[in-house]
Amino acid sequence: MKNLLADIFEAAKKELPYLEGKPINFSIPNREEHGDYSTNIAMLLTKELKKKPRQIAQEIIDALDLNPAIVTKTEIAGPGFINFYMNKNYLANIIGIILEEKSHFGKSDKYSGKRANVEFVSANPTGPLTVGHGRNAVIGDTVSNMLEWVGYEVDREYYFNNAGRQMRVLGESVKIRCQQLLGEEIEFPDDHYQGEYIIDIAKKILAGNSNDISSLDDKLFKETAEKEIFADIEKTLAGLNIKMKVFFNENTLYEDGKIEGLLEQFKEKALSYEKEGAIWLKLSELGNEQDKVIVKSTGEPTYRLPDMAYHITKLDRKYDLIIDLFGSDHMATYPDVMAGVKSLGYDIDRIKVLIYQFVTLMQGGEVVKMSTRKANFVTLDELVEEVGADVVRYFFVMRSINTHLNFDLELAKKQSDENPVFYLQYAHARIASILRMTKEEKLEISLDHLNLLNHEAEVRLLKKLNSFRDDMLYAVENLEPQKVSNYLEELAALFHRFYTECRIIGSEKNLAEARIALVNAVKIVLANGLGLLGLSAPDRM
RNA sequence: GCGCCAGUAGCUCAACAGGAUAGAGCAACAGCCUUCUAAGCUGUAGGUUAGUGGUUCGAGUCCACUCUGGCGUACCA
Repeated sequence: MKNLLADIFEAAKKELPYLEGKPINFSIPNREEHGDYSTNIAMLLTKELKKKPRQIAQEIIDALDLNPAIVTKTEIAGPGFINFYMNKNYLANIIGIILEEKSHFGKSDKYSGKRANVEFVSANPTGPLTVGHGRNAVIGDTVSNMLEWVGYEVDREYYFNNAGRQMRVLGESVKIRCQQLLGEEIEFPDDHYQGEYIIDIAKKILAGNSNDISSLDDKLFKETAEKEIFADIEKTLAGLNIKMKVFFNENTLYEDGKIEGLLEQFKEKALSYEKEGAIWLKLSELGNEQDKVIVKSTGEPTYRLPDMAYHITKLDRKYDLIIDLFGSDHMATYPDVMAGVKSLGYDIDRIKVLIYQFVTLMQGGEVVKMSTRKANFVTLDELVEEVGADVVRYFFVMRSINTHLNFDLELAKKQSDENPVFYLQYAHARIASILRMTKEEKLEISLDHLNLLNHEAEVRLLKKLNSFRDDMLYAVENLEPQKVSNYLEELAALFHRFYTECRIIGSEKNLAEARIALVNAVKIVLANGLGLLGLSAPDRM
């Protein structure tokens, strides 16, 4: 719809050259008496043209070639807004388009042919996913859906590290639990993984080895733990309808010599140096605050080096867009990694880093502090079991990723019938129900009398349907999943109002059949939006 | 100390990308089901947009400073 107005302005540029290259924005006014669309372009041009904004607005309107079948009226309002009033019959055309495009309505091929990599979750396999990981998982998957929506081919990728200290401690934790289960009196160290799941893994090992672990290699404990935990993680993700395409093991970067190669490149370019037995990267020369260690004096690289190598592999894999998603606790890591990658001549503009703020888990008004090691966490599985995948997914994306999210468990559990996600799904189910009833009444869907859709509630719905495509594209291009949920809440609200004010059964036949077309269109858009968020669109509730 | 994110109604959040009189839900109060799902709708009440300056024809939105909270600021990831 905005494109249409933009085209009309484009054509007017011949007559008014000063419009060339200007940002002509159309917005939907807050107040209906200000029209259906509005632009502020006249006010933006006052300085350059040294004319009164209302005078410029008049010039622009005179130059526009407006088809009355589309735009019925324009006006100059306030300090110099140009307001457009759309033909209601034209607005109703959207119904036909929606009914034809069905599940594709609102999608775009703007980015078709492009490939994206979205890396998310990326938790090391030391324990079950927690509520904290949930926000990451859901945002990552939703962002992936959104990119697919506009044409990208998306690879969902999970990066992990099964070497390192964490994993050693994990293996030891399992071994000690085994020994304890066999009756040995060994104290379980405080800094080891305390969770119940460690004992479960230990039991599995014992069961598979006839209770004799004396001959077992230490590696087995770690590897079994990793395997079990990963299976568990994948199951958790599957419970949220998330499926990773690639599990990228950090270790392959060592095996393929990527880490060595990277070190050599830094050395060749004189970007690294040795000090106190460690190798440092000259990040201060690359515009960052201070130099950082990339190889410890023990000879072990810090996370920065493999992270850089990893990003280089992603760039080498020729993705057009690479998205990293992590929590604000990793805030400090990415500028160093990006600076390192850039210093070797790579184009880091293709990499977008999304940082979401923490989830504060509340339990009856109190903050629950969580730590995987201490095992006083609430698992994502438990949460999904309590409130369902749809609610979990919706809660995690309904707010801007930049803001903290309070997740009150008590509330989420008992809230399940006053929850926004139910509000949306209820609208969908209500329409399904209406359609079942109208079928019994022998009413058919018809596009022949859409001009009868004149009720205020109907016109508002039509306008909202018309903005779906624009709003979704905006949400995707700005990577703001919460815009999708905002749109859906507004659409559902408009539908519920329509429902109370406009009856189908009992209305005159032509009007009733036009309304059936309208609610069918609303149903499709709701389902498409819910699908984009990875939620179900139930026909009954 | 420095960096990033946030601060809007009692609570959780919107505000179309600087625009016109800041809007929803929850909670509170008052209404609406013999007719398509009341998990809904209507109405009332609730605001110095944390504060102070600035830029602008116009600021919740941009800039500066202050205050409050979160996260960082490792030879952890």
